[in-house]
Amino acid sequence: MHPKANFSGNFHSGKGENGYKINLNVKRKLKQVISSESEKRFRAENGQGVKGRKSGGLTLQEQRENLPLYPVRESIIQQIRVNDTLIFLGETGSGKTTQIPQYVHESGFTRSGIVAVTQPRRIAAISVAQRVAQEKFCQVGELVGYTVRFEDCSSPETKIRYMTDGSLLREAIRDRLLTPYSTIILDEAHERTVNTDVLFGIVKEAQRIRKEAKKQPLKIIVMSATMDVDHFSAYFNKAKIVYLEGRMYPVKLKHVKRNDHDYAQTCLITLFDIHRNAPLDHDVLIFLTGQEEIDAMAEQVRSIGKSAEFHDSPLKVLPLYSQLPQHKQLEVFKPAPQGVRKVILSTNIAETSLTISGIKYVIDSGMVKQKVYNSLTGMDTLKVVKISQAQAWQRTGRAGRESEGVCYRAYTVSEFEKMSLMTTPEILRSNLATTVLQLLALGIDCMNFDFMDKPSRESLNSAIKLLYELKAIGAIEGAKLTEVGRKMSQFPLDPRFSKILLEAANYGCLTEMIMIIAVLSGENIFYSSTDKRDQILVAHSKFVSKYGDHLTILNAFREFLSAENAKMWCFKHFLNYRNLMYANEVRKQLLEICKRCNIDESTCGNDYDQVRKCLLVGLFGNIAELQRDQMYLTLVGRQRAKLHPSSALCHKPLADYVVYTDLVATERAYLKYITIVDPDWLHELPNASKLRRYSTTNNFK
DNA sequence: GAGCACTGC
Repeated sequence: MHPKANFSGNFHSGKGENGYKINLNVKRKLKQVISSESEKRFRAENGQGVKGRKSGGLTLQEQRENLPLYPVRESIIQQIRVNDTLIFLGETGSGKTTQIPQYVHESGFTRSGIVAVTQPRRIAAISVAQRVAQEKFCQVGELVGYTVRFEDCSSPETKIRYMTDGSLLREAIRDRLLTPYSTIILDEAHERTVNTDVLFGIVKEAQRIRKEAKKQPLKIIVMSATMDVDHFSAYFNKAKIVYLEGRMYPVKLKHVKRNDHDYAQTCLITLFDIHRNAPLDHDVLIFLTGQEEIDAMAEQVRSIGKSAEFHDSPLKVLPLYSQLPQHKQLEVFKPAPQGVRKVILSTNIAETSLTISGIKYVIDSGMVKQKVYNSLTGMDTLKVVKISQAQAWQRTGRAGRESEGVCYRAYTVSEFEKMSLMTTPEILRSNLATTVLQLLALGIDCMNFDFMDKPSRESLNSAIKLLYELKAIGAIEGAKLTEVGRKMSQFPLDPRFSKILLEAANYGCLTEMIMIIAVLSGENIFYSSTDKRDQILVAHSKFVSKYGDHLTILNAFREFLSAENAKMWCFKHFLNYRNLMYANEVRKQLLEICKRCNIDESTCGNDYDQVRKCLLVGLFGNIAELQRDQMYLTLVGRQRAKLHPSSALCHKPLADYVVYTDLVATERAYLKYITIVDPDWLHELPNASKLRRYSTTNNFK
């Protein structure tokens, strides 16, 4: 049970097994809440930074002193001093992310090394670093800095370094003892990203080895916002838990009385109940599951909102999901005009990544779209499932950031109680090929790795098997990295792609493969929208290759790189400029790593067969065969699937054999990013005999 | 004829 069943203002958690509670008697309200996190983040992302030293008449120092942490500062520093490992349970608004690292610094620990603070998201690492630099009256990159992919804003002076968890993990692969660091703070640990989960084991091991070797000790601090801290404590040898009070306003909870199994309908009815009764300057945030659902409901809300009943109470309806163009996302941060209610329909992007100010009401559908990987079929399934109780509290909290609020839950109390306590950690529902390779690069056998939650044997085995087939390891048992494997681990890619780059020189097409893989690493470069569908189709048809999506991507990316005015060019061709720019960053990074690995640059010009053959070097396990009923069958996982509607080859005569990049199931199974392959090539693949056995047609015998 | 939640190196 969540300890805050009554959800009043002062988050107190009760004591854990090794509990230690810092009491706060001081209760002051912030006169001015610093402009919302997300807004700051967006500004930071746009390179504007956070300006001015004052906020609402409070100096930075006054703001610091107003944080709930401040009065117990000495006591916290004392705890940091005496414990090698410490777990902070800090509720929203406690200021732990900005303050604890400063306390570590102020108590002298940075004399012997840097304090690293990891974040799951780069935008958080950057914006928090900017904030703390201000508090320290320094420029970012001096005393306080950050390190994220493509951007290292730190210097030899830097003592407090914010970084993404993935960034620190990369560094650990080069230096498993994390020598430059005196303290590692793993923030937002409750999110349990794959990277944080791996880091748990790495820092624990580094601490042990450094202690045994009588080297500079490593201090570990885990910061979490949810209640499973006992799990963390147990993992870190019964580390002490310190509870930090947050600053939240009371949120009233309302559950539905009966379950009618149509959460969307319930949300809609609730919204208009609120709309009838609440003052118009109270904004509403509704949590739904995906783009399609959100767009559909937005339409409904708009149309009901236009009815006579609501003539005098206008609504501003704003969808919010990650695929939405940036400028439309920014709309949600603008205050609605006087006398207009803002209604935001969001995916769980508003749960953690973005914070919207002024939300008075939250309507929680209780559902989320979640990805689960099946290692037997090699398929990702994207399914709408019930949220966890922890997620429910996170959503509820979004109503109480600046004033008292109300959370309407489209599920009953007993349904809530049936929800799992915590969200399943990502590592238990992901493809582990990359993780296992990273561990091997650290000299760790994944079967014996000290996971906080150990993935299934099947999941680990299938990752090991893939690495063996890619020749990254020499044997299945007692897996050891080969030279190829060591090189593969250098790349920030799925091992199948790393392998392709390592072999591309043999096919004379490194330039082309890097471009294709760079685009696949990012988000979709082709803009899509239903209203200009035909126009877009024509614009994109220019790039379409008869061989499929990989070469279509290549055509588009090549032209992008040679365009005079890239931004205009993208606009004209309905391509996503931001995603192409990102792909170009990745391309440059991959080129750099290839150089380090002594892979010679080469280009095949328009000899596209070389590219198509080279794809198979990594994706030989992803062959699908056309069946009589015009469905594809994946040969290794034996999964029936269709081409994804976004494919360049949709609505064209289907080829007998294709190589696919992803197999994803939503309502049905789809092959994404495919290229036609010549059946003759299949005989030369490392798993040819297996493929032949699985084939059900006579095209490949 | 029908679509991908969210991150990150």
